[in-house]
Amino acid sequence: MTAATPPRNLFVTTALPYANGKFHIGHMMEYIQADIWVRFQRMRGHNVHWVCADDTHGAPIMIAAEKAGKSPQEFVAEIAAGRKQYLDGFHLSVNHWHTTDSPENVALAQDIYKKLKAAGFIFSKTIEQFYDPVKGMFLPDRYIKGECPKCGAKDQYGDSCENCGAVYAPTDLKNPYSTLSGATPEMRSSEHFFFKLSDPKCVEFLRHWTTSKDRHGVPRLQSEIIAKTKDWLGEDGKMGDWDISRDAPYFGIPIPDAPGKFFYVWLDAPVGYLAALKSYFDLGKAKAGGELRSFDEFMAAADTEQIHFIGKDIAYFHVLFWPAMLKFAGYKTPDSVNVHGFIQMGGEKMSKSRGTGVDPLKYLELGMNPEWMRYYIAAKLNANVEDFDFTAEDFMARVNSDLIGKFVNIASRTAGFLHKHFDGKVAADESSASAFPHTAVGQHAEEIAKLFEGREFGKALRRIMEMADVVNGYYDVSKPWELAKLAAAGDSTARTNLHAVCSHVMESFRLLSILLAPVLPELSKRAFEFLALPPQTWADTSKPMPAGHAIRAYQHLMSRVEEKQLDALLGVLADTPESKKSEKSTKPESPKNGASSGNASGKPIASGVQAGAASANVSDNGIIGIDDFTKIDLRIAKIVNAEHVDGSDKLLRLTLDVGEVDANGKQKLRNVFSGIKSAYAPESLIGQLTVVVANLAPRKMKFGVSEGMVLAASGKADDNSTGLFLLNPHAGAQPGMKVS
RNA sequence: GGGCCGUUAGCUCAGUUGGUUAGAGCAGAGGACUCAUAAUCCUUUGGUCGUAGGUUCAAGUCCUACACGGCCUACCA
Repeated sequence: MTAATPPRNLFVTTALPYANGKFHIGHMMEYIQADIWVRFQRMRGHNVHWVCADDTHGAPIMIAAEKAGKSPQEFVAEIAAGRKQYLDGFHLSVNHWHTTDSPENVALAQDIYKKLKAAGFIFSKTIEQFYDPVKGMFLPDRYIKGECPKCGAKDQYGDSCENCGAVYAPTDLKNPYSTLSGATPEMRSSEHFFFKLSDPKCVEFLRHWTTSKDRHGVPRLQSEIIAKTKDWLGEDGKMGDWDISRDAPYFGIPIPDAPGKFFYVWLDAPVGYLAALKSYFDLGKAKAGGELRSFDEFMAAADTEQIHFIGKDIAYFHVLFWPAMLKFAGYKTPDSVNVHGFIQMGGEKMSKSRGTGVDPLKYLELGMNPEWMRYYIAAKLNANVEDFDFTAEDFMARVNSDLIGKFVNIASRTAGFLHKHFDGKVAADESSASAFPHTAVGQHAEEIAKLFEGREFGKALRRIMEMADVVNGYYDVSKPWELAKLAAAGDSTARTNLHAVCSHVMESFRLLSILLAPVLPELSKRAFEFLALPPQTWADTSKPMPAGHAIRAYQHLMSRVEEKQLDALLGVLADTPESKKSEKSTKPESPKNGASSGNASGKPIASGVQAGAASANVSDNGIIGIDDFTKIDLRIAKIVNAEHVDGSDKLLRLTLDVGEVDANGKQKLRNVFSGIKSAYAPESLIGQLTVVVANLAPRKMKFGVSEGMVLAASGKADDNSTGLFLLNPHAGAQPGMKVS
């Protein structure tokens, strides 16, 4: 508040959503978080310029557009046209929505690149990549499929096999094909441009930037993110350089003086923040809002604060690449980056492909109140990088009991008396305000402000609802309904008291409406209309309503959430476990995205399979039943080959005969890695028998897939200093025999 | 494997630099009231604070293991 404090000039952004699909609840939660913060700042008298844009470039969009029979420009334009209903629907007060496929973005991205190049941060290198001869383009790995080199499973992606878990490079695939054309890709080399993130100057800058504080003395990054950056930047030489170019055809921004080369989408995407702001200025929207400076002047001003809201999946780009790009191109670096977690459903990641989730458009179409969602999300948010659960029961309980039962009820139960007995006017005589509540509420305004400022929305709402409890309690002990009866019988003292009580309560309602306004803009707006007051700002928390002020007739301000609405919202989205493949498709060429969905970083479920199941039945004392033991398939294995693994200090590659045959009756051997190099020379093992865990989930390792585990004894776990001894069955055992 | 984060009443969560009988909201139980869209108010049930140790006069709060969940990372199978 504080009239003494000069207004801040805030340039606020939310992550640019990738323009290949509709918004989901994860987007909305980020926008709601930012919107609450932005509205709060505006209520405090600060100048806020919140911009966002569609992130339009990259291979996925180019390909999706082609599939849809459209040009990329047409494709993203259609996506863009669908944004407004979400933004308006959830009362998001973004000042300007732009696109990265814009002249501003081209100019800014190229300018940043040129300056980086001039400063010596760009170099080029020739790399080899798969090329689709039919489509005439280089293929990102995600568009290459083939047969697993280990198990022969068909239609596997180029990084790992969903069937056996093998890990390999796209070049290892048998019979690789382009998912775009079906053609067999060929290796071709091409020159790529790199941003030299490994430059000591860059690493040094980032180490400082990530750990320093903003102008208000607040760390510019949250502690969780700082810890991450320490990991990323911790060791010298750990930062890899960043490949920022792609070859034509590519839907993107051309690299200056490099025909046929385009910026990788992740380079121009964050530049889109600046492009959106520039467009906002150039269109006169900033001026209409009272900002008379030009874009360049605004960005050059020392007091301009640049604040980003993003999800945790794209922190890497925003706290490393982005500030480094800006810094060494001579641009202003961000003041802070606010990172949030994801919304989950019952502890699971929200995933449209998995059939869980709340579709925001459907929410609106069902006629559900957007402010319910705003309130619920706000109540769950804090300043940490934490995920939270969305549950229908919780949603309904919070909204109904807090908003209707507590808050709206205050106005609803009081208005009647004021109109019936006092022509809708609040008491003229403030001095009769003997006991409490509005002063109590007003005194907390600064405390609430601090919580909003620090994005501790959940705490803020908890405090506000405590106040609402106090007001309702005051109302109850004051018993205005009894005073009203006495007043009607001619008791003038009772009448005065009734007026005072109702006036205080109504004043409290006004104050609560102000405190809730960042979260509930429409409800507060209607509350102020009901109170016949102009839109209130934070400063109005320290000024009471005018004495004798007349309010309007009460009209119900908000209805309750009904169970059937939630059923309708969630019901159709039945849980379909068919998720692995589509989950995969959300794993982009790189951590692309926008407002961080919650599934953008989703891993294929297969890779984590081995962890859970077995331990489920282990009782508290560590004793297992025979059933647990028989789950483990131990077999005699013959080591038919053993060899050193190139580049490994500990591993030997064993080829085992476990008595298995394939469909054609041919002997099938297993590949198992074992960390026994320190104790055995490979040639000494060949021909030996040992015991292998045959049904252990295949494990992908750097050197390939291990399809089992040989058993060995050692002094302690992880300590081979006392020797390592491979199990060896007595003579007579045959490969494939079960050990039990 | 390493690292980081989380694990507190049925549910969602608070618990400051370790300090009196661990809190709130919702749900449950009992009562009150009737102004309000059965909303509100009072009282109340319920937790060995993930497990096991340790440090301390004192630990949800510090330390060490372990379990479970999540994320990052990886020559563990």
